Amino acid sequence: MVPDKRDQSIQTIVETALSLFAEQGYDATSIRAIAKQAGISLGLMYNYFRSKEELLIEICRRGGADVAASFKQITPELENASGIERHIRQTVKILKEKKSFWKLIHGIRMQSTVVQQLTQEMQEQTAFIETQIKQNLIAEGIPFPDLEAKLFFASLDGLAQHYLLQDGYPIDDVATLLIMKYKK
Amino acid sequence: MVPDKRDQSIQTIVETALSLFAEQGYDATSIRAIAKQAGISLGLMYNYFRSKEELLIEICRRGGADVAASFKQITPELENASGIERHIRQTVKILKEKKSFWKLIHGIRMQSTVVQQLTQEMQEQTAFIETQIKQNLIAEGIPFPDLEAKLFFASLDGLAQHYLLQDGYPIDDVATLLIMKYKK
Amino acid sequence: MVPDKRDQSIQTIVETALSLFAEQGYDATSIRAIAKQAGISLGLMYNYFRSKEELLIEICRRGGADVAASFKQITPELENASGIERHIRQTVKILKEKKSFWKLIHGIRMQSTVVQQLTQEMQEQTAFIETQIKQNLIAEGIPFPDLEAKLFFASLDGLAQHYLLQDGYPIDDVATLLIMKYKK
Amino acid sequence: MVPDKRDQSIQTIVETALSLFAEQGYDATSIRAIAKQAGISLGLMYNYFRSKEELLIEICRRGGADVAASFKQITPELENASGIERHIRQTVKILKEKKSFWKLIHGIRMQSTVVQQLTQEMQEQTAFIETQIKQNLIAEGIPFPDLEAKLFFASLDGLAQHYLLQDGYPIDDVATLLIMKYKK
DNA sequence: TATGAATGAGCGTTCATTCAT
DNA sequence: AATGAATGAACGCTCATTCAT
Repeated sequence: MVPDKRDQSIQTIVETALSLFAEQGYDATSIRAIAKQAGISLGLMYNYFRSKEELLIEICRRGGADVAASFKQITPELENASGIERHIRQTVKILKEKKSFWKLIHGIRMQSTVVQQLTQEMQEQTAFIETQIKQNLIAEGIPFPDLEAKLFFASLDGLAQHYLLQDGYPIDDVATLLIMKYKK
Repeated sequence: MVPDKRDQSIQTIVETALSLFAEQGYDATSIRAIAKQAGISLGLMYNYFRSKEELLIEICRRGGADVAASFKQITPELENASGIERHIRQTVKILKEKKSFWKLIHGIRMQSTVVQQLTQEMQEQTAFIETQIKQNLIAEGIPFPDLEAKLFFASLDGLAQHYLLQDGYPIDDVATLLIMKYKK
Repeated sequence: MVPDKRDQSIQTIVETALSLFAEQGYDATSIRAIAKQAGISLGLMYNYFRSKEELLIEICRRGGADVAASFKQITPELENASGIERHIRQTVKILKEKKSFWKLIHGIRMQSTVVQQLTQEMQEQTAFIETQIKQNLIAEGIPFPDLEAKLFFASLDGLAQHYLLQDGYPIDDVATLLIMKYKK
Repeated sequence: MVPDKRDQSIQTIVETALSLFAEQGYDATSIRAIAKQAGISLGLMYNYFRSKEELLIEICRRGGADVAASFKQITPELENASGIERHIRQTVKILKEKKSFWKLIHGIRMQSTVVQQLTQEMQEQTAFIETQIKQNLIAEGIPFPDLEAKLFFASLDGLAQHYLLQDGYPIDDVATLLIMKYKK
């Protein structure tokens, strides 16, 4: 169960790369820069990742898993909250915890060139989240759950975007306001 | 009054570049690719734009001017609509008209590397739009106009994002739903 | 006898080019820059000179002619001076008058790439000057006139170089000292 | 104590670059040409030198060190010679040994464009040499040592220039003649 | 005569990737 | 596992030169 050297190296690389990708963008970040920052040799990178693209995919895979895990574990104080409220609060929580990851995702997703494979997975995730939202809305008895789900998702996504873009964005307050909109 | 050769060349370059930047991203699009697609020589690019960056800035300048112009001209059927409704409808209209431009903007704004000057201008525009929204909300007598403006802006922005990302996104319907939320 | 427009344009180009070549070097000066500085269009340059190289050659041809003319006309106060003294004084005078031209020559002559043709002509000029010096030395009855001519020429050339390189170089004083060395 | 691969590559690059810079001039020599001639790849150049300019600086640094070393070590047969004679003989010796280096220096120093840093250092070196010459002249009891130093330096520099420019230049003989001028 | 749009080879430089050690 | 030397395609950009007007 102890992480061996290999796993640690990979962990370091992934974290460093994520940080740099988030800050400067995927294209603008060189493998060399990642290796240097991570304190390993250039060649070693290629023992773990066959290409820059594969590194990106791995980062996204791990990020996605983290998000899924975070979503599953219910925060105690939200036990009695509605599905909608929990969804929003959890999203905000994850956003704060994994700011770099989300910066990377939001920076990449507009460019279809960057990794076809990722686009595919991201669309599936998007669809899944929308479905979940819809079910929550149905549970609340809200009409037009399909459309409402789309609007809700867009609002939450826009909120995330603005939070990532602007220092000091009052995300908790805006989130609270959004929650209120869906309270009975 | 006829556009001369120079203007036509510039127009072609700007349009081609916008299209490629939007589709593949700014970094991933080479000057060579733009020249090739536009059917002109590599060197000619530099007769009109001193650098790739300047080309981007010019594109944004033109795009911004287009948007401003579009916003000013009020669609006849919206004459009697509320400020909020008009704002949403106009945004959707512009989004549809200038899809490439918005793809470019949304693709760029997450990466602080790309052109400091632009980031600055974009933040100013953002602030201005938010102010406008707030005033519309105040006019409607909506409480917490500051926070509501932020939420509204985020929703609209997220809606734009999803429209740009997903083929066949029912933006008109979702927009209608959003409008209804702010009806008295 | 009136200079027509063509001659004037050529004159302007030659002067501008000389000035820029002298200041920044031949390679580092672009045809565009010359045209701009001279206030004419890029294309017009090629009506007068078939290439950058030909422009350089023309500059050198004119410079050479100027020098020859200057050398021929004897300054009145030097009438009674020795050949050596006259040679030195004339050289200094020309150096001062045509500083740019000499800067260009000295900047170019180390690089065999730049215009094979020029190298040829310059070597002939060099040989001719050396012969003249030798005859002057013989007239003064100085022994080893061959070697002395070489040393004298080198000294004068080095003096020129230092004058061109250093602001405020006391060329007149050093020249006087050199003259004294060859006084009986 | 064996030079490793890295040092060997650097050595090869420096030597090849020096040779080409000397022959064709700094501007006219491309990095590609150097790489090709050195039998290495283009990219490798940039593992060792961050830019063409840095390569030039390194060449000059090494050249300068060589010269300084050469000047320090006194040739046995010159032990009893005067300072002036030693200076001349040493200069000639170094000139012969490092012909390429001097060609490069003489080719560069007329062009203010090429590397500000170098110009600065070269002027300091020039001043230092002139001071040394002056002290030698004072030791010989020669009048006007300031002016004489300038003339002597110019003569020696011109001599160097002509030697570098002309094949078969009898530099030893001319040097001997120059030495005689300063013999008591 | 005069313009400047247009060309494309070439430059310095970067970078993902490979490979010998 | 680990290094970093080595590669060469590609990039943004410059430039001498040509050519339609």
